[in-house]
Amino acid sequence: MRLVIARCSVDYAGRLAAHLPEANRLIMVKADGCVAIHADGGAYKPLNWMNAPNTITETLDTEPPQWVITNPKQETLTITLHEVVSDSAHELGDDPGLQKDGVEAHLQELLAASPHAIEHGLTLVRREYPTAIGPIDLVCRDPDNTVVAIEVKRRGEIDGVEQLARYIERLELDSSLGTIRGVFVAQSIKPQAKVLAESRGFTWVEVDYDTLRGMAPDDLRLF
Amino acid sequence: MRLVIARCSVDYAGRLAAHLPEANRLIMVKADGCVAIHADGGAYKPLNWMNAPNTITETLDTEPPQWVITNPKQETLTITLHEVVSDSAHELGDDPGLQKDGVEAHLQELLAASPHAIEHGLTLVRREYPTAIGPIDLVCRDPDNTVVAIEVKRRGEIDGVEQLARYIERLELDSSLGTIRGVFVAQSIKPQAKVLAESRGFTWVEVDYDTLRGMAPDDLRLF
DNA sequence: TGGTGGATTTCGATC
DNA sequence: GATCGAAGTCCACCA
Repeated sequence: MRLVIARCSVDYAGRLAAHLPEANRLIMVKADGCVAIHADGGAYKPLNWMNAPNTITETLDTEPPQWVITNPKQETLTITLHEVVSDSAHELGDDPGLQKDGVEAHLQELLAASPHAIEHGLTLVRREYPTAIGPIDLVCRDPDNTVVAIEVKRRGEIDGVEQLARYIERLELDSSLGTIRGVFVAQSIKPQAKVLAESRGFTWVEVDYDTLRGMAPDDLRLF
Repeated sequence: MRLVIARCSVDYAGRLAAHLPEANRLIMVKADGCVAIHADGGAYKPLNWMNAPNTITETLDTEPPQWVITNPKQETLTITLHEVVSDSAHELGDDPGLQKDGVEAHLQELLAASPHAIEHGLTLVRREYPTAIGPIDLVCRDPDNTVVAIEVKRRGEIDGVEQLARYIERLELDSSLGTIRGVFVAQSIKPQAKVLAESRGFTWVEVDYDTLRGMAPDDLRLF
C-alpha cells in the first residue's frame, strides 16, 4: 500500500464528471491498483476513487506531475500533484477477511430453522421462494394449510412492507394458491411500517436475534 | 490525519458483531475523529470503521496496547495493536469539496427540455409537479391531451416504478385530470422493473445521457 | 459474467 | 432530528 500526502487537484470523467480543487489530501494506492483520495474528514468514503482493475500512469517529467488512472470502461481519474508532502509504501500482505455475525441472512436462516418463532404452527415450504420479481424470503403453511409469505428484515421499514405486498400480489397472479397471508418479520419495526403492514392486512412480528440463536429447532417443535 | 500501519486485530460490536483476525493493515484517523481500517485491496471501503462523533481511548500501558473507540450509540470498535510498523500524522486543513456534473437532476433537466425524446408528441406541463406525497419529476400531455406522469431515474429499478405508481394514485385522487398514463424513464432499466412497470400499465423508456445532451431542444421539435 | 438485493450502506436535502 | 431518495453507491450471491 502506497500512501501519498500531497497538495493536489483531481478530475474524474466516467459515469459522471467531477472535479476537486487544489487542496491537501491523502492519496491511497492499494496493492490491487485501486486508488482513493481522502480528505481529513467525512466518514470513510473518499472524495474520489478508481477501483481495480485499472492502469496508473505517472508523468513525473511534466510540471506539475500528474497521475492518469484509466479503467477498461474508459473512465479516467486525473490527479495533478502540485506538491508532494510525503510518499511512503508498506507491504501488508493478504487479509484474512472480515467475519460478520448478525446480518439479515443469519436471521433468515434461524427463522427458516424455527418458523414456530414467527407464528405458532408454521411449517416451512421454501426459503428464497422464486417469483418473477425476486425471491420471497420464506414461504410457509399454517395449520389450516394457508400459504404464508414472510418477508424478513433486520430493520423493519416501510419499503419492506411494500416488498411483501408486491410478492404476495405476484404469488396470487402466478398460481392458484388461494388466499395468501403476509407476515413481516424484523428485529425491530418502525411504527409507520407496523401501521402500513396492518392496513395491508399483514401481521408483523418483532424477533430477538440473540433469543432466536439460543433456541434449538427442537426446542421450538415442542410448542 | 493520522496514519498507522500495524499488525492488528479488530472487533466491532454494534449494529452487528464483526471480527478481524490479526494481520497487517492501515488504520486511518481523520481530523473529525472517525476511524477506518483498510486492507491492501478491496476498493475504497474499509474492513471496519467508526464514524464521527466518537471517543478514542488509547491504552498504551497494557500489552498489547489497544484502542477502544466508542460512539454515543454505544457501538464499540476495539483495535488490538500487536505491532506498530509506522505511525505518522499530517495536517491537511479543510477541503473545498467535490463538484459533480451528470447526476439524475441533469438528466431530468435535459428531458424537460426535450420531452420528445421520451415519447413522440409529448409537451411539458411542469417539472417537479407537486403532490401531497412529493413532487413528480415531469408531467406532460400527449397529442390526445392525456396527462402523462413521468418518473426519471438514472438507473431504473423496482422502487422507481412503485414511486411512479404512488404519484399517479395521488394525482387521480387530487384532481379530475381523467385517465393518467405513467412512463418510467431511465438510462437503463432492470428486467424486473420492466415487468413491474408493464403489470402496472406503465410504459418504460431507456434514454442515453450523451445522446440527449447532444440534442438541442429545437432538433427535437422537428419530429 | 451479469442481475438482484442487502448494507454497520454514506450522503445530502428537506421537512 | 427524522425521513426520504440518490449514489461513480459497494458487495456477495446466484443464475
